Amino acid sequence: MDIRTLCLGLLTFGEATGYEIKKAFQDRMSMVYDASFSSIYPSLNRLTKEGLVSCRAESQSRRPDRKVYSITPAGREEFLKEIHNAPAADKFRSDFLATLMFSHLLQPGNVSRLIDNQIMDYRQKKDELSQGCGMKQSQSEQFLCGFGVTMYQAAIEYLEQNRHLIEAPAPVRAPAKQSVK
Amino acid sequence: MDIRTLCLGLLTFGEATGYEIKKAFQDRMSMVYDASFSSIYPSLNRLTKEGLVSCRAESQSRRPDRKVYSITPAGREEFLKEIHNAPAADKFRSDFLATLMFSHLLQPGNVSRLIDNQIMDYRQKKDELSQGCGMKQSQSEQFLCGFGVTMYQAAIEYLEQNRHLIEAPAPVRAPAKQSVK
DNA sequence: CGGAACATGTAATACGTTACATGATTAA
DNA sequence: TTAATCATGTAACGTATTACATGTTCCG
Repeated sequence: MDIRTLCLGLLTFGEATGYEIKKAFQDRMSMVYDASFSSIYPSLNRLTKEGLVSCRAESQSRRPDRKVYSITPAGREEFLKEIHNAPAADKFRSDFLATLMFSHLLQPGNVSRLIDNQIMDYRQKKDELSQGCGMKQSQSEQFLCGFGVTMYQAAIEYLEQNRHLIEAPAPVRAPAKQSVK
Repeated sequence: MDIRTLCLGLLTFGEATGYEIKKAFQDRMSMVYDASFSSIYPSLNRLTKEGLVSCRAESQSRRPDRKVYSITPAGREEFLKEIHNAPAADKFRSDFLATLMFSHLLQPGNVSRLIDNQIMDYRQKKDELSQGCGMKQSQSEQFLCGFGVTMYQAAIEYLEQNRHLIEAPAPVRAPAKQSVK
């Protein structure tokens, strides 16, 4: 789902400015998506051109016009259609895990440090998410939040329980010439 | 980590053609990264220009030259440097979860179907990964594989145990006018 | 006085994908 | 005979990011 569609979706919760949508991304979607102003503002302009949102400009003194966007019936319909499509598969990218694929090139101490840091990272993100969870109003938000917390917890436990596998590599008896295949 | 760097990394396991690197991506890295020929071939050409890999062409009859790439000392050094950098944070994108954020726009039956499908999906991916796990030779590969299996399992359990939260939304007493904020 | 929050936008750039182009060999 | 595997590449396109551009207001 692209930023444009997600902006449209966020507007189903009520009208908002680009600035507020950015905050909504951070507050409610940061677990699964994020967006910068440079993708939000053009998206909003495009949605307006397409007639999927309408825009009311409030002029402010010494500041850019505050542009308040609302979803139109056409926009609502479009978004409804979108969320009835089968969702694309989850995508997970991890430089941490990718690096561990090459742990044969690192010294044991470095592998340990890498894992330590990653655990601390996961812990912190989990805590941040947990804290936010309580403040969420809707069930969906709490559900998502809980999902994130669960995932982080599982990752932490896996790392703690299995790190020895790559920290103390079992000596290979007959080190065959390796190949990519 | 970009495809170019990952190609360089895969070549630390031994020489390979672009075609074989594509397979390596699928076999060993699919959990955390994937790449198409259209990003691999240009990467390899660029790495060659940069002197980080060398290329030996084997001419074949009625088929494009088989180009076998090897990492050079400079390439090895470059990659070493790369994996000693602090890894970028994990990225997780989920259209499924994003869709659930908008479950207030879906009928209960659709929410249930969505979750059912997602669980089946996760189960299948977990099984595929589990199967592959046994065949992996190196500890790092088994470690990564195990990580993936653990994550899928955690996701499945969370969905099964918490789906009722969004399948049967508790009736709101005084439905306040919602807002994005 | 400094930094966060408010407020919107463009330009240049990076990174990757799908579609296009071409074709032989081998196993089911 | 049909699909998979082998084998390499370019062109067009999409999508998002970082850097640039420009301020005011409010809180500590």
